[in-house]
Amino acid sequence: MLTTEQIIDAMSEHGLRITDQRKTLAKLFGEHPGYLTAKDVYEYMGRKYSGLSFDTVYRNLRVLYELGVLEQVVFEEGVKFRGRCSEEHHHHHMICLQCQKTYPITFCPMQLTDAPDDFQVVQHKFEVFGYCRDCGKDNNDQETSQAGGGHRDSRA
Amino acid sequence: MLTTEQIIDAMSEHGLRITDQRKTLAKLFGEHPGYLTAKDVYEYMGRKYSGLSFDTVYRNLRVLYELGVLEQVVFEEGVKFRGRCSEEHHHHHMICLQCQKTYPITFCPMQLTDAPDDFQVVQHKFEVFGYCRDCGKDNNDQETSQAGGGHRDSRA
DNA sequence: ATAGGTGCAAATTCTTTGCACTGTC
DNA sequence: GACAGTGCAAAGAATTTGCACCTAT
Repeated sequence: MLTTEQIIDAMSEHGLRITDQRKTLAKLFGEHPGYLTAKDVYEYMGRKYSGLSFDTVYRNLRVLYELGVLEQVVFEEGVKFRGRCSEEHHHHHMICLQCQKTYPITFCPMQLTDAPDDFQVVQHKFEVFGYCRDCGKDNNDQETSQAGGGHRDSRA
Repeated sequence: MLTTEQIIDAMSEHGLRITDQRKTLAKLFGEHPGYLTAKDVYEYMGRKYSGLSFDTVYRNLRVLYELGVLEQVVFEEGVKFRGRCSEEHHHHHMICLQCQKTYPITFCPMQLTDAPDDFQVVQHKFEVFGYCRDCGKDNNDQETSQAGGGHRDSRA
């Protein structure tokens, strides 16, 4: 994952100004390995900037996304962001339903999926959801998790 | 895919009343093989019921989803619905970015993904996006498609 | 100094909810 | 006839936009 400094450098290089808010944002994504919603970000940053407004958060998230610094993923519960993986090679993710941390899967199913000749593949999505070691169901069976709760199994 | 009648029967069996709107909804999903947004549904049904309100559409979509009659998929552009596949066995989909039709992929990458022992897999998602034969990019390069347009490649 | 960034307020879009009326069973 | 389903209006969430002020470069 990109470090706080790499994120700031990326902004600098693209002519963006390094404001306090952006430093904090860089720090957040540089240090937090999981996915965050705009709200999460707002709440985190709001602790430091009392007058913070939501639109600033949204604007900066979008800017960082367009810079390629952040990944944006649409979950059932909504859009979330995380720092881009620094690994260069193509990979997928296992995503913990509890803590939202992600773990890389190097295996890519596309190699093995023989798309019929008449289907032009543009993009693919392969995501595995579950509970990581730290969050293993055994530890906490309660339906407390805000994220893992209402999931429907999307298998066909 | 489920037929119009199967959808209606499913509603009946669950004690739901078969109103005109629901008949039309069943017909729509029984005959339309692709994904539809709530708005698509509203517009389709609105042609028949002038006084139709959005909340009725939402309510019925949710009811049908909870019945397991509809599948709900979150796209970059938002939530979409389609009739559930009648094929019993587990499979995945190739989804045409132009016409939104889906084609089954019998291959499931989970068999080959060795999740580390400490990750408890709950669910997975494998979706391939592209252009089907009928919509092959060659035929129409224009950026007209309302759905396929602004896609960003979500590969990591 | 000046262009880009921020906060504020308001607009948009998508979705849900409360309530009285209507139609299905 | 009862009660689920509908339309309407309004409330909420999530996100975007216009504008005047502020601040990094």
